[in-house]
Amino acid sequence: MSKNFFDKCYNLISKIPKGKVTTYKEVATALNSKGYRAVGNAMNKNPNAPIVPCHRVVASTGKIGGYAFGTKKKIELLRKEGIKIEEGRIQDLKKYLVSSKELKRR
DNA sequence: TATTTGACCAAGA
DNA sequence: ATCTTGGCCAAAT
Repeated sequence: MSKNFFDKCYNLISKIPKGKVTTYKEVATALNSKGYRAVGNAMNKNPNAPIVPCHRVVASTGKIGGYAFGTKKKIELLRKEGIKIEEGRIQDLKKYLVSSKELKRR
């Protein structure tokens, strides 16, 4: 069960389907919080590497954000899932975005 | 207990 | 279209 902030983040992120993404902000919002940065911290500190698809969490500006194993690797993974990225930026973020509402339900 | 540190975000002197 | 700035929150120091 998830009781702390970090675990809640991991739970939500696990729901993101392949080929879609969400943002640090949406995750925070889904937790009724404004702790966007704290979400990033959760990813960085305890990536739960292969278990949680933390590469599907990007910045709300469309930029990729960081990744424990390197941003380049993150981009590759996203591309592999069919997401278009150019100049380190997601082309049509809206199209792939999973909203906080969608994260909340279930 | 207080301060520092981020895989952030929105607005714009 | 970029860069800077001030504000956000939870964990770690």
